[in-house]
Amino acid sequence: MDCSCVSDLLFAPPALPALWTPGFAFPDWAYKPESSPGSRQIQLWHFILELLQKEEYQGVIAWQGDYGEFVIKDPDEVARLWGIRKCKPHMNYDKLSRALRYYYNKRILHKTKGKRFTYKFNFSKVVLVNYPLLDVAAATTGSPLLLTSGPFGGAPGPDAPPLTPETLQTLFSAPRLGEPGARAPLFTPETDKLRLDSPFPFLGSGATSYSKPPGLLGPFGRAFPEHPWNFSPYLTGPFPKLPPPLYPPHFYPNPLASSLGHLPSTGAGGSPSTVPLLAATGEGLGPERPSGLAAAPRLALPGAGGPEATLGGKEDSDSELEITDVSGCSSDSEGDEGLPTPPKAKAGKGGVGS
DNA sequence: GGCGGAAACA
DNA sequence: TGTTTCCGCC
Repeated sequence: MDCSCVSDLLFAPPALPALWTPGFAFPDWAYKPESSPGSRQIQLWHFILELLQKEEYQGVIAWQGDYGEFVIKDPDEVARLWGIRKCKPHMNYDKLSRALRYYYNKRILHKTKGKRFTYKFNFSKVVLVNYPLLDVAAATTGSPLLLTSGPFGGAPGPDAPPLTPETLQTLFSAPRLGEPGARAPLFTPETDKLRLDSPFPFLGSGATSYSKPPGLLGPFGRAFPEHPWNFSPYLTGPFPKLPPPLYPPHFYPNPLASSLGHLPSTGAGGSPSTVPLLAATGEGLGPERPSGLAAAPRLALPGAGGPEATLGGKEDSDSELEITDVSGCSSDSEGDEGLPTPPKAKAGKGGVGS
């Protein structure tokens, strides 16, 4: 019954911070690949982001169009990868899409009508899920930034004050994470729950497209000021938390993996010198990353010069991510027939299948 | 293709 | 809780 996927094993909250970027201590939640504290496995949207971030999957799924909008170029492949990831050999796009549809209500995602296989992330939601502390911090500091309104407090505030890099910087710089005592409350189910059920004050209901400041729409490889966490769907920049946690270092032979360093310190052994979450990313850092983090842009956007215009080459394709087969699944559950998994995820397969 | 209900599962 | 699976409907 138990599926011991390779990934599952690898995802196990590493009891070895040592595995990670030396010098940085992450709070336990930072190691959790999943978004919600309650869940144990990687979540689909998390996985999607993961794929979107990997250049080798540009041909399968990629950012496109509006901010946060992505297109599943190869539904079957994405489903296959997801199936592998979850040890669900029979996974298919129909099922996967059902799971995606469940995100509509959660407002993590919504469908881009009229465009096949196109969905759109509500990043504010994603961020809240990943950074519950943001809200807590806001509440603590009295900052009105996040969740100033909502089902629990009033009408959704589409016009809520924008999250500014400064405010975020402040929040992240708060000594909370470095204080063991102060950390606990930040991750209580209650706290997170609240976050999850809240609206997206600074991005609106998510029912419509996010407004993009004119001028930001140009080159995709630019930072979006209004998204201080510096996660631009058009950038390869690491989502503060997502990238690394998803796959352990050996899954990410990519330098980026270690660039996750900008996560707060738990103080666990490390100096509470708490590396502010955005310390290294805070300001408009585009493709450029913190010094010392040599990493080539990894995510090119179709339209930004073509998906394949990505990086000069994918020599180091961190494809070690190797989402290729479920052989690692103990498969009693559904692992009937092993997957005819190709040796490797096809990188940039031709065009948009459909 | 896309949607959402319903039941089942871990 | 977060899917997974199945299914009828549009």
